[in-house]
Amino acid sequence: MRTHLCGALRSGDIGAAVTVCGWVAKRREHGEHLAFIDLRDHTGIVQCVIPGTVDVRSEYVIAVHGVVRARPDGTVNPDLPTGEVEIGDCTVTLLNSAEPPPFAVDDRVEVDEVIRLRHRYVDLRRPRMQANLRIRAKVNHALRTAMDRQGFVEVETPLLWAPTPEGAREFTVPSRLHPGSCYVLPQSPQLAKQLLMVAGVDRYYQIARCLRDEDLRADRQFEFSQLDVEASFVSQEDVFEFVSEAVLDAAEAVTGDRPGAVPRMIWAEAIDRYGTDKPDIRFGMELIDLSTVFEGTAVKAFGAPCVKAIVLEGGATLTRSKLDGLTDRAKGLGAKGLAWFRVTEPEAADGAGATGSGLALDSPLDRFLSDPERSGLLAATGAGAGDLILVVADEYRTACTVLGQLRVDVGGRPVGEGPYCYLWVVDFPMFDGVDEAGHPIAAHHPFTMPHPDDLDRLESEPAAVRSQAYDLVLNGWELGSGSVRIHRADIQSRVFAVLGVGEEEAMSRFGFLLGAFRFGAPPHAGFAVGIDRLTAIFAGEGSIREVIAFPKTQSGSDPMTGAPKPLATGLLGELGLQLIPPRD
RNA sequence: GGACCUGUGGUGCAGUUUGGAGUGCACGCCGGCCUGUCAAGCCGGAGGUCGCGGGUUCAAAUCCCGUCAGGUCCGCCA
Repeated sequence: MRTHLCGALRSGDIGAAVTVCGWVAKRREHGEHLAFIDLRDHTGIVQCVIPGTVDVRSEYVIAVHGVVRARPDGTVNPDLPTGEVEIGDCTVTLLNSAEPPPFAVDDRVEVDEVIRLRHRYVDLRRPRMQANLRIRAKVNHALRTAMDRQGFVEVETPLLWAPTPEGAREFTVPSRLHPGSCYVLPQSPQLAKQLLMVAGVDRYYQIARCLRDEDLRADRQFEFSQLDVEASFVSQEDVFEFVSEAVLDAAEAVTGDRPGAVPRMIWAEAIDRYGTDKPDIRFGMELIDLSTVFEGTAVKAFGAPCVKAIVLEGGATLTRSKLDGLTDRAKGLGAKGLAWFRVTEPEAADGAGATGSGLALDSPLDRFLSDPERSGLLAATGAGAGDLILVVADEYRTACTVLGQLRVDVGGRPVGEGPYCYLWVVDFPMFDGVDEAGHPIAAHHPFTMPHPDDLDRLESEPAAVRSQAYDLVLNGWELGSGSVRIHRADIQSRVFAVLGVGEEEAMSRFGFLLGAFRFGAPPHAGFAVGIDRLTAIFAGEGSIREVIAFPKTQSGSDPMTGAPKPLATGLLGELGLQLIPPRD
């Protein structure tokens, strides 16, 4: 039907008789003797010249036949990749007419997202969305190729799985053949891939769809895709190698540049320096410890186990209302408050306290500080005139995480801004917090192998036990996580015991897995990479919805299909279900 | 479960603080003109439940209460 793609025509094609197909992006008529049509397909736009009139409207689907020629002097369009040429003496074949689109198929207008989603097929015609879909395809292809090259076998695992109550809420699928019983959709193929290791697959991967019935966010949808990986007879080091290879390949496939080797940071250091387990190491603004500066301070607000700060260069210009907003944010994140200090030249700040360093502090708290505290604060932070110091005093963990979040809020780089800084975060704690019964809660999942050096402290000092769990981080986004798994029944029993999971409960929840492990489970380890997030970062998009063809809104609905919808009562009966009217 | 922000012709906005006739801008749409435009230009025209409901008021897009939808975030996401 066509001989060329619209966006591919160049001066090298001059003289060629071509037929191109696509949608009318723009029509410009100049009377009865001349008209222009900008024709768009997924590759771009080319100008077609019609020697007469033409009866087409925006988004009509047409085929255009003509001869490629150089544009006349002075009419070259440098904004268009095809701008040096045009298709001349065109004849137009109408393939389909179209109603005016609900919004312009144009990257230059920001259209309300609900309207975009309601007419997603129109939205996806926009060059930006076409590019995003194709970036995603490139990422998938690069990941598949890398895993295949490294000897991994792609195996598909079931979507209809058994309920294994764990962390995330699962989507439930009622069974017609077994009324009253249900399948669930897997929150990840975690158990299936471990079974494949027992099955001797040795190296498994899959681009797996995962489903979690949890609240949505810019970086979270009900359904998302993972590069899911598991390998036998491997260490954590081997996993890093496999996965690094794949994600570096993906970066190279999309950007043309291959980032350097992926550095590592131990979890405790990430918390201490960046206040998060997913540090964005594209920029500094690291957390500064002020605990010694304010040891024994008379300032009530700083009487806490930990006092930490970040410095925003040039931040002294932030308005009072902006600072109040940051204080609210800090409180919302769990801090008792937020102290701020504008660093100024002494004459600039009326009544500001002297520091002996040629600088002054402008802050409601300044008058409560002693001189040594003022100079200590400036010396420790290294702040200069015009900078802003933000201080949180609290329990260690709270002070770190609150400042870690403020660091990103106030100093964060745009999502697409290079370079691509991958980071392995290692030595996660085995447990994080305790449940109502006082049992530690697994930080990763209960099949995670404890760190060998900490194994003897599992029962005596669980909070101090590190695990062989690790995360991959890219520019402040958690891309995925994995671990070395427990393959020995004795260690698994000890972990379950610490978690407060009894023998009986373990068998009822994971019996099929534990059963399988009795038949020769190899040591194994694995990982999963979030493909939606990886693609969003490469595409420079702050929301994964922009790299998903048909995403849901934050409340989990689809403006195009109307899902979710009430089920016909007949169908309910067939499934042995009955609706309970909502309370109130 | 909670906090904040948004909702005005098809699209994007202004108008809301300080109540006074659906007033305005840009794009799009419809008709006409136009032989080198390219986000074409010129002339004319159509198009509105100011998200929805209630309240205050002589009078509500504007103030108050509620509600719905969307977004960002907290909780949640082993």
